[in-house]
Amino acid sequence: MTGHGTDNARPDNFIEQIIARDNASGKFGGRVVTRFPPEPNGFLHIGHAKSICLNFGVAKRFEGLCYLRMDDTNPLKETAEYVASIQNDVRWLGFDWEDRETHASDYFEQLYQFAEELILRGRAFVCSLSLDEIRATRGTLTEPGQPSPYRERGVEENLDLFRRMRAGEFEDGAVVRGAKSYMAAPNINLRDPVLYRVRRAHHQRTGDAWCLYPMYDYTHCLSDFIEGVTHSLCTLEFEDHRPLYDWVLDTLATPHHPQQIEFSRLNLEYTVLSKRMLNALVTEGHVDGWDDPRKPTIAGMRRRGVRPAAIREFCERIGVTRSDGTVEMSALERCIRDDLEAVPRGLGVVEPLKVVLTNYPEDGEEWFSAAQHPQDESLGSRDIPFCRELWIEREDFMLEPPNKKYKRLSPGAEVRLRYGYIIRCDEVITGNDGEAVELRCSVDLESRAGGANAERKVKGVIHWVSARHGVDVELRLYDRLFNEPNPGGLKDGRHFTEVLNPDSLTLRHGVVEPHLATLAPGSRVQFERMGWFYLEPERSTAEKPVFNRIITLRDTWS
RNA sequence: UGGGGUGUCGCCAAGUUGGUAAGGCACCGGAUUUUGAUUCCGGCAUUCGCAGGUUCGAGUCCUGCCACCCCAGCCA
Repeated sequence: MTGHGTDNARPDNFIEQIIARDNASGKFGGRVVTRFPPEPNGFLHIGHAKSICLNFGVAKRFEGLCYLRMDDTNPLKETAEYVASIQNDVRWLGFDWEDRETHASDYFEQLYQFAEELILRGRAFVCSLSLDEIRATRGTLTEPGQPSPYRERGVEENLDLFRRMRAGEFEDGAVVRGAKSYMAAPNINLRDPVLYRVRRAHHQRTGDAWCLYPMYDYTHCLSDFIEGVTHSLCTLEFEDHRPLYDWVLDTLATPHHPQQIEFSRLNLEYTVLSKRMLNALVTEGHVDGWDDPRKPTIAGMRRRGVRPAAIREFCERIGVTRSDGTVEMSALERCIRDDLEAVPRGLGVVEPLKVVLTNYPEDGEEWFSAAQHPQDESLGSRDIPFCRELWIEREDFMLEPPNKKYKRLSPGAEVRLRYGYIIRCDEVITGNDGEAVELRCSVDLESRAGGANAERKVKGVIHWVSARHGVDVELRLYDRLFNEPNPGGLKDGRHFTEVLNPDSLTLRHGVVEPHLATLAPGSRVQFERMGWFYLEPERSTAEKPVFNRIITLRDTWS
């Protein structure tokens, strides 16, 4: 342990250990500067959350700084809307970058100057090969590449051509620049990589000021240097790029050289975590948008009703390592439930089945007081109306119970109505299909709290809502988006959209106790025995509340 | 078959001068419970990808295998 922070239960991850060591040796003068560098070409997802928590978390833990930097070097894919969504999501997750909001495009001029410097040092050249020619001469994994015929152009000519590229004298993509490193390098990234390309595209921030844009490998290391980043944390696929990262900074002899450290990206079962696939789900109409509650995007989870603390805790629990792995969905679900446990309770029926209490007066009505939370008295209580006709959950009744462990309602059986009386099913009225359409039950009027039979034990307790007072609501029941654990990596040739779960969203007309209809949009409640629900602000109206099922209760009923 | 990585319980993950396998998730008991929830107790790797070797002693050192992931965008 490094002794930082208050949570000493969790051991340091390997990155924190490296930083602690660097601080001890004075490598960066004890400073710690990180950055979360998303490309604004899509919405952030839970995989990004891992990186956000890591970067901001590490900075906070070591009393350093963390930048939020838009890696906006490809104007063809990036938009201001994505920039806004990213900022919104990072903020919602609970992180504050204060005035450290930057954009790689802020550095375009500096980057350009550094490029001229590279040319002056004879380490970069303007290459007039076409895209296909460059590809053809790059070599393969096992064969070395062939040097470009333009590789030995003189410094003056390169400088002249580069300046004319900036001035707009060359066509799109027609001219590129490579770095003069090693065409025979076994690491393909080192074979004279392209650093700049002419791209006559409107940039969401710099507009039409530029017609040539720097590439990631060239931009990222220098942006890190400019911001004084000490530990540049990225995912494993960039490991092969680290030599290039170092090459640029070494060649330019920058006075500060950030250290790139790679960690493995998050993989989650039963979902996809790649912007390409997430984007395809939207454009192909499989979901309602980037913020569809079924998506693993930050916006989707927020809309579903998940709270940021659950996501942060999840990121904390899964750890940070260099080994590839896929986290089970149950780990995320556990965090979501843990976080929601403190939320108030309520009674809501998802699939109503009518119950008539034959021995209860036609015009009778009572109001039962019920605690808002069984373990937290500070939340107070609310009153629940009761009358002769009720709605109970359809799945809480079975004509023929499977075994003796069944504790719900069935012909002749008794159950307790949560917060209320014990009832017995005397008669079942079935429809043409044999399904129960109504239950005729009798109430034990002495079985409520305070009554003579209050202590009488029955096997089960079920939830219910007064038919006379209940409020109709729209319920959106969400389930996993895919039926396969690894939809993005199917080995049998199927496309990930072929294994979408057709039941990932189920619409239901439910009924809830009146108190729940008075809740403010954005409220969360646990419908007892059914799960946690979120009164979705975007969809709810005064006339029709819309609840999203965030997640079901844990179900250990075998 | 070039280069770079990774392999510790079903999943995630500690293990850092070699000293006799943390924790979380899941699962299985059992207690409390007017939510089959929560909470609470208890169980859950003679073994660390495999095979050798060094050593009094190896997940940790050495050698050789094997498996999986990433890389041939003018994407990031």
